[in-house]
Amino acid sequence: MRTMGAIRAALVNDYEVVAQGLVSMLREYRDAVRVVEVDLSRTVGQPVDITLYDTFAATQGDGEAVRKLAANPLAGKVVVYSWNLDPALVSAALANGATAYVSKSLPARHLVSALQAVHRGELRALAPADGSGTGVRGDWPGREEGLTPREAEVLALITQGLGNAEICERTHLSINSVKTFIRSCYRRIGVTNRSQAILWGIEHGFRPDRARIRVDEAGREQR
Amino acid sequence: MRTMGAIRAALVNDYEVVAQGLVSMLREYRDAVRVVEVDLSRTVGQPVDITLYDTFAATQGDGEAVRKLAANPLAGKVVVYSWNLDPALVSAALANGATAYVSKSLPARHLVSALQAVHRGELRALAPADGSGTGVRGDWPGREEGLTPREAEVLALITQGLGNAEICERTHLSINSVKTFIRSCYRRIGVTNRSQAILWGIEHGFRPDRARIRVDEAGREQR
DNA sequence: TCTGTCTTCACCCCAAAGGGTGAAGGCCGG
DNA sequence: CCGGCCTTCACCCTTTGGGGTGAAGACAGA
Repeated sequence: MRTMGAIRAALVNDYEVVAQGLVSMLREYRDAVRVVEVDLSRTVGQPVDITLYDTFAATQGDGEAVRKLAANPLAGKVVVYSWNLDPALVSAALANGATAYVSKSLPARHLVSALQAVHRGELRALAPADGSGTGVRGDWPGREEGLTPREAEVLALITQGLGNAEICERTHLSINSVKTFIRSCYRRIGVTNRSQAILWGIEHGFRPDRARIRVDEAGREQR
Repeated sequence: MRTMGAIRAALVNDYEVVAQGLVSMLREYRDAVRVVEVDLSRTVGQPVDITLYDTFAATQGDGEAVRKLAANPLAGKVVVYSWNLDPALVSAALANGATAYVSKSLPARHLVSALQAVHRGELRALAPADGSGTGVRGDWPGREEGLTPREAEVLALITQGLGNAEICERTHLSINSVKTFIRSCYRRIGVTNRSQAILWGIEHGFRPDRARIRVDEAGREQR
């Protein structure tokens, strides 16, 4: 098992909550996995074995980000680390060069073994799909409300707090297209401005922070 | 029971990030408080003196969850451990059988003394009522971040998704004053626009969000 | 094939938000 | 008493967001 030293891992472009939690979770597994870098930008600055990256449920635009990361020799194997286990997102990520796709709902030790499996080249696709009813919902946020992929994507970015200019940078759309998608999106979800859209997004499971996954086998409803 | 030994505490239904943080914070106080269980479900599995539980400001059945915990003899005293110190949430929790309500923003040693006070039966309501040594936790969310009452008020309204005009209706301020407060508020919390302010507000316990039952079929605003 | 939906973008317009400055009165503490 | 902070408001200006229209290509299904 320990024939090789600790796996060197980086976390790229994630929220501080997640960053802190990851570091803390993996601290006790430091012989197995060491988080050597936590980066708010989208690149890594030093050679690592595995780079964890969250696509944040975006459909197209992030494909490129994954591709770039995968092409970066410093980044090692790119593992998408996300709350959203939608098959379409998974395959999109893998198609774009991600080595594996791991759920953020994993507890520390499962995360560690998933990362080890990835590092050994044994795991190529999905990490343990947690059997507990929550994560799996076949559709991804917004789709059942009739949002098109693009609309959902811009809404996700809005829900991150980005302005239109930033959105059009990330998506490589023109500012006009961004506005168009935002408008049609507002009509679909029935809001009239950005603030309400953000709240809608949070209520509907965009923005992967807390309140998203609540394990309870007791048979509660839960989204 | 073990009035002499360490208080036995459990943390129920929180994310591993928080769980890790709590355990790590209390490690150095293990003579006073021992976290004997961290449970992802909503129950405890062994007798403890205090059960920490986060309502996650939440959506619906919290009241019930708290009641159930409080009714569980294994759980001991139920202490709601939350970011959100909204008075309505506090009193709801207490009405449902919680023994106390403690802020997640407490540093380790204050958390420890709060838990000790609870365990001795001295603390029945809020955690540090800002008299005891440290002023963590104020009357309203955001006070500790240096927001003035008015700033906090407008921020709360922003976090509800209101526009400036609506805010000045509710507050009986002129539109100019509203803008002034918003600007100074932005400076204080370090954001540059409304979207980020909303996210900040949500992260910091504004938006009590009570009774927001998500109705999927109706779809529209219910509020 | 034709129709509808999705995607992309452009141009125009107006309302809203963001931001600076100045100023007045109130209250508190040194 | 004075300096500092909070509160309130006004006037200014620039940027952003929201909304309407039109249009083109891509792709799906009837």
